[in-house]
Formats: sequence, structure tokens, C-alpha cells
Amino acid sequence: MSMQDAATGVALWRQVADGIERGIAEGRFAAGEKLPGEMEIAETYRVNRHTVRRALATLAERGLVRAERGSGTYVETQRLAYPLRSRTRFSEIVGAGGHEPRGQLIEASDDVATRELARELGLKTGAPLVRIEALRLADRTPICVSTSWLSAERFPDAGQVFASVRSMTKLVAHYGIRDYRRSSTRITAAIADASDAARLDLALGRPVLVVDSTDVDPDGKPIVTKRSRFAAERVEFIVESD
Amino acid sequence: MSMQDAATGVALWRQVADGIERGIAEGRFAAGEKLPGEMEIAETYRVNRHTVRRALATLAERGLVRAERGSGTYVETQRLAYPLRSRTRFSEIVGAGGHEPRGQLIEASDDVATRELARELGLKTGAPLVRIEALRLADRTPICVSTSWLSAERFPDAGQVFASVRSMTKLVAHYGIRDYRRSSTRITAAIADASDAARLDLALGRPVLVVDSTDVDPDGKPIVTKRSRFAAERVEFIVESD
DNA sequence: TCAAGTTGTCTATGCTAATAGACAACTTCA
DNA sequence: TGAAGTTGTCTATTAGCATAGACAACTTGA
Repeated sequence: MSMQDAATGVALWRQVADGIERGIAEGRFAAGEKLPGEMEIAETYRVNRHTVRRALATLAERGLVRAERGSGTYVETQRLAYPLRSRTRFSEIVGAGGHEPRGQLIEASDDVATRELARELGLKTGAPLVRIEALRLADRTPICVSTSWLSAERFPDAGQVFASVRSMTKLVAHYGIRDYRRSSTRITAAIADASDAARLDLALGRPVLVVDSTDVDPDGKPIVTKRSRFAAERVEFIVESD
Repeated sequence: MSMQDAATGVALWRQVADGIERGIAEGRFAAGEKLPGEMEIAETYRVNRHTVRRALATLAERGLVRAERGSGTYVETQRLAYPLRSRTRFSEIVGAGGHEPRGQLIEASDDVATRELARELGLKTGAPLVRIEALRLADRTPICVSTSWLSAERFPDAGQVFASVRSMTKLVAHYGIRDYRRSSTRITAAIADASDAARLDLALGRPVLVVDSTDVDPDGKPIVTKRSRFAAERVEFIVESD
């Protein structure tokens, strides 16, 4: 019943690595600057220097820090600002941040609507759907994995179309829909599962922002419903009230 | 270079526990229903039964599941829906969900404005602030820990006032502010640090939703800026577009 | 009532995480 | 140049993770 005295089940070096990464993400360690020495880090976390070394090694492998023998260990990073508005387009948001948006089809398959999917899409339970699993990147950095569902009757061959245009905006344009908007967005967080972690190039145990959303056409008719998993360490959602 | 073949630094029993918890959170295991047997879980995760038992033991300790000897292991849970609007009041949101909102002062102290805080609050760097660290609960379940900053000149003794009224809405009402709205909200996710984990009664390694927000009065003048850490496994944010 | 299926507890063993100390290799700065 | 401070590498030891097998205690349903 009482709380746990430490993060049971999570290796110490992992906790140290996460702590340092958090420090970087929050700006306590600025990009380009030198981290405290291994001995100092070991003292602040009350841990052996070798444990710190292992933590730093994993961060270095992921390209977050760079060690220079005799000198110190240095930082590099930056989080992508991702506004959530009724007009939410991955390519526009990433492009506005000065990065090149990329899309990549992982898998397209046929599916049938569960009760929840049917409700979101305004269809009947069991209606034929196209399920598209896609990876989205900014430059070469994976940002999110998303699973999208569309009506198979309204969007036949959506999977093949997506494979060639690699953008949801262009996909729906192909079916004559020139504009759409976000109707609902639900956000929570979880730990990445094995396959998401692999696709996002995340260490397992890292958090993802899970976003369930539905886009509708100008008449309010549902087009597509999605579940996207964003690498939490690479994005920051901006909610604009009013 | 290559990705990690498994969640290095995270114990197997922890991965199994997280997997099951995710299954519960996503509704794959409905509340009240029976989980698969320990042997079956062990097979799906390709892991020893003892490892599964340890995973289930931690979930049971946190009240997520309940084991019944000879029969099986059963689920219990529900996530709190937390809408993010320009009118965002913890007490109203929790109350609307049929729970009793509670607030608890952890610590109040004097502080001075960093450049970021000053910008958010429309003050000068170094201006005197009151910093309030508070825990918010729904019934007896901790939901979030928040650190709030207010101008010490405009809200003298804010810490003492909060300690007695235990609500941000009532606090500002005490200074004659009858209404306010959310002006900006930024969301990301992280792993809970040791003290937040303890206050939220979270196992370390569990994710939190980190929300940075600023409230303004009807004239648009900043009142308070906050950083809140929500237990991700207990809430789900709802963003309403339009 | 009995067999099958479930959770609970014990013993035992190999492997990895974490600690500890020592020293080499290198950089920085006085 | 030299001393202080840094990262890199080695050896050794202890505690905890994970596996394995066996059996007890209990529930369920035929």
C-alpha cells in the first residue's frame, strides 16, 4: 500500500538516463553546453560512476549527447512545437517549423468497423474500412506512428493512394475533398509498445503521447478517424484556447 | 545504429505489467472481467510464469487488478475525462464526472520571476512571486500535482489563502476576481520524477502529462501561470475544436 | 464428488545490474 | 611544462532479475 521507495523494475542507469534526458528536454541543460562531470552526476543521483557511464552511453547512442575524452560530455536537441487546432495538418505544422515533412506507409489492410469506430465515422458496426498504418517524420526524425481508418466504400483503394501521395491531405483531395477540419481530439500518454518503439526509434520504456482524433468535411461528415502515437521527447502540443 | 532488441534497462516483469495495464487502459480487458490465466499470459509474453506473477502482484498492489485463488485475476479501473477549454476549472471538471474534487497544499514559498515566468505573467524579471505547490484529487485518488506562480504584489499571502480555501478559483475570488479563462496551454509527456511519483502514488517509471498553462482575467491580464503533472494512467484530455 | 483449471508458495540455478577501486589517455588552463 | 580534471578501460564482488520444476490450496463445472 505505501509507495515504492524507488523505481522498482527500472534499472538505475535507465533512471539516470531518463533524468538527464528530462533535464535536456526542459532546458536545464542547454543544447551545446557541457553536462556535469560523471563523478558529479554520480553524486547527485547517489549512484556509482559506472552506472552514470552506462546512462550516458545510451544517450550518446541515441545522439542526444556526445562525449569528448578529457574534456566533458556535451548536449544536442530541440522539441517540435505541434499546435492542435481545428485545422491540423501534419505537413503544414512540420513545414512551418522549418523541417521537411515526410510520410511513409507501413501497412494498409482491410478492416471492419467496431462499435467505437462506427460511431466515430458515422457508419454501421461491421462496415468495411481501410486501415492505414503510417509513420510520419520531420526531416529524418520519426515523429509519430498513426493508425487511420476510412470508409472502404467512400474511399476505395485508399491504401494504394496513400502509398503514392504519402499524405492524408492529398489522399482525401484525390477523392474530391478539398478541405476538412478536426472535430474531436483526445490525448493521453502511455509507454510505447515494442513495435511503436522500433518504428519511432525510441528506447522501450519511453512515453508516447496518444492522440485519438476524427476529421470531418466542411459539412461535418466524418472522413477519417485516427489513433496517433507521438514520441513525447520530440514534440510539444500547443492548445490554443479561443 | 540499430534499434534495441528489447526494452533494455526495464525489467521483464515491468514490461509485462505495463503491457497488461495498457490492455486495461485501452479496454482490451474490460473492467470487472477476468484476465487470461498466468500460464497463458506467460506464453503470450514468452516469459516465465513467476515473472507474470510479479507483474500481476504490482498491479494488484496499485489496485488495478485483484487475484482470486483458484478462480482467476480480475480488473478494475476507469479514466477521468478532462476537457481542455478556455474555461478550465479542476473542481468543475471533476465534479461533473461525479467525483468529489479535493485540493491539498503541499508547500507555499516566495520566489522571483525568471525571464520565462515574467513573460507569461506580464511582469519584469526578478519580480516577487508566490509559488504554490498543490496536489489535486478526485475522491481519494491523486490526479495531478501543480506548481503555480502568482504576483506577490497583486496577491499578497496567496499561500495562506490557498491553504484555507484549497481551490484556485476561490483563491482569486478572494482578491475580487470573479471570472478568468485559460489563455494558453502546452502539453507534453514525461516520466514522473521521484517526488511527483510519491505524491501521485505512482510507480516510478510511469508517465505523466505535463501541462503548462496561464490563466487571464476577463481583460486579458495574466493572473497565474502553472505547470501541472497529471498521472497519465488516470486521465484523458479532451480537446474540443470549435 | 471428482477432474480440470486456477492462484499461492517453496527450492534451486544462471545471468545481469550495480558497486568498488585502480589506472590509462586525453584536455584544459595556469 | 605540469597539475588538475576529464573520459576510457580493466578486474572483482554482491544483490536482484529471470528461469525451472514441483506441489499445495482453492474454485468451477460436469
